[in-house]
Amino acid sequence: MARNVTVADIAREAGVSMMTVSRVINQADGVSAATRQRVQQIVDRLNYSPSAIARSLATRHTGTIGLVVPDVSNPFFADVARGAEHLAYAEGYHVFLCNTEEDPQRELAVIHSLEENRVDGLVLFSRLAPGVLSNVLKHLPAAVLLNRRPTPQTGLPPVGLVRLNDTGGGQMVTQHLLNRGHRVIGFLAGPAASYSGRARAKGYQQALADIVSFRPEWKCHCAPTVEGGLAAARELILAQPKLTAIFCFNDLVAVGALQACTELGRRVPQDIAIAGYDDIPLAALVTPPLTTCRAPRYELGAQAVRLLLNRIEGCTEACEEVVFQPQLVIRASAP
Amino acid sequence: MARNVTVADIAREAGVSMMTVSRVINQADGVSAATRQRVQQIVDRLNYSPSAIARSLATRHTGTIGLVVPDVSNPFFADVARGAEHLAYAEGYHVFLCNTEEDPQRELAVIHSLEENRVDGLVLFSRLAPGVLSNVLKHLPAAVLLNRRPTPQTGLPPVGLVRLNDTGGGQMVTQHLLNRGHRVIGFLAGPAASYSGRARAKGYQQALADIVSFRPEWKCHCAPTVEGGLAAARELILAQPKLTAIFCFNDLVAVGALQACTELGRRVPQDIAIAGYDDIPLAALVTPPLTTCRAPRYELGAQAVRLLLNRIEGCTEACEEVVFQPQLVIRASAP
DNA sequence: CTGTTAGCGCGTTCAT
DNA sequence: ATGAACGCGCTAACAG
Repeated sequence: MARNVTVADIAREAGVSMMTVSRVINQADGVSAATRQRVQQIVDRLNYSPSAIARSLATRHTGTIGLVVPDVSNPFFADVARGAEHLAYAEGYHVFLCNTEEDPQRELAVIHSLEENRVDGLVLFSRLAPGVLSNVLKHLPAAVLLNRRPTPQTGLPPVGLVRLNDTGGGQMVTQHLLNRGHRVIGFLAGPAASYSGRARAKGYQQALADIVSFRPEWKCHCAPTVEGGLAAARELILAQPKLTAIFCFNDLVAVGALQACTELGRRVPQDIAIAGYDDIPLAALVTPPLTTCRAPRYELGAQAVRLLLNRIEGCTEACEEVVFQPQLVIRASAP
Repeated sequence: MARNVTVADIAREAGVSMMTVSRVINQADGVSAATRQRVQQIVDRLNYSPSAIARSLATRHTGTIGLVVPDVSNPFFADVARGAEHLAYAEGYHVFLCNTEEDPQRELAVIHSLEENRVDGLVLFSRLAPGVLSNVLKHLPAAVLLNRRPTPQTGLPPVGLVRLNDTGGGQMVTQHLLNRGHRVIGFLAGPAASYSGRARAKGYQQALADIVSFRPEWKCHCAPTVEGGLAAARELILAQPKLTAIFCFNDLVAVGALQACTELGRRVPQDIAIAGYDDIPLAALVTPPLTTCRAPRYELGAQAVRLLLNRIEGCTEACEEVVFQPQLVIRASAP
């Protein structure tokens, strides 16, 4: 790589000090219109590109934030990322998007390299164990947790919290199924490490508790993917012949469950009703379209960044929490 | 942000020079096992996190690459990104993932900030006009273009090229439709700025040329989304009553076309056959499942990064090109 | 309005 | 095996 043009080059060429050049490229005032224009011309002519690296070293902040998600190719996270990136960009920040691939080791590694890159803050969709997580948070300059609510007793460091009311969502979906007369309702719970999964499970069990008594064998964990849902639903349906409905961790799992029903010759919704969660675009496109619970994904991401930037630019002491309400969407898979 | 621990702190604490500390954290040799261990302990105890910023400034490379795509929430790009990120991570590189939102202005802005951040190289899914693009490429340290083939006469700077044989793919799909007796075949071409779209159009027209003469009114551009496909298909179907098949830019557009058919009371495939492109997971899940052309998305991303890292670490003079072959996948939407 | 000094935290190049 | 001096490119804090 040929040596880059630097402020020194510009300064020499323009016959001014480096500081003046710096003022021009940062649009700071304290420069006469004449010199400003002269310098700017040279900047343009030499195709000067200021080094964000050097600037960061000097200013001690980078204008970048990290976004850590399990998997961008999950439409839920893709939309969250889009919302986050859009807002960050509008505010002049850059986003380092990192996938953990649902691997805690990798999540830790990713967070560490983000720290080394001196991001100004981090938005985390974390699957780390509570103890590990709160330990990680201590060393972070600023952080916002998405869809996760640390237990207060862990000695929670101050973070921003943006989440969906998943307990409410889980309850709402389950209640809908109960209202329609279902009494044996399975639950495909997603990854054990998912906080959302646990919250939805709680809502599910709370709703059940009023009407029927929950049986542990109605519930099983699965990967949050179509394949995970297919495999888990297959087993669940065969193991629980009396099952008439399945509530799924998310829409991908629900699509897997639809496939399992097709495989096993169960009609949806006549034999088994299926409900998903998130209302990703796919949910409305499969046959039958999925009853689900709408999560404002883009807003979740955008709000997380907004909170983070507040914390970066302002005080970072308090814990703030923003809770979005999910919305029941009734379609043909569980009318 | 409290002042960070630096090599100087470690050095003082350990009673060695900064250089020795540097050697330890970079696992370079020239340090006795004893001192190495002593330093390492202090590093761990003080929770030292080396500054990638400072290191980059000193070494003049950052260990990061940029990946510029139109939209991560399009499953095609999400998978490309996943492949790219996975390989990059395995090779010790970081990825800056940036969305252009199909906006050339924004693409330029994004590329510039990536340059300012001194990425070691760039993978571009570019929608820039040829002249602008080749101009941009000149200033880049290393670059790989995805699904794009610059016209040689533009005075092409040396870049890596990774692409799908889209002309072949377009031809293959169209040929399949012709083989099944279709003679009036519409084409929803995607964004006018998409190189892939133009290549697929070329394949489509080549295949047609042998059998029927192509009519411009069979073809129209559209946004590469479900909504774009819905709107465009609605118009196309109404304007061309003799149409019996539609070849779509990608699977999202094809899903939109399916919806348009439902709306207008056309049965698929009996009244109108629909074919997509890419074979995203969604393609197999809609009703009827889509006939499409499989693009190895993950591999496309991974291969682009592989090529880029070669160029970063080795010579950057030659133009290399890797072409993947798409594969026809026949499903019920166009049997 | 403009320039000077002094780092930011690290790696490179030589010495020792 | 270890260290000292210098520089990477830029800006903060002053001076003028």
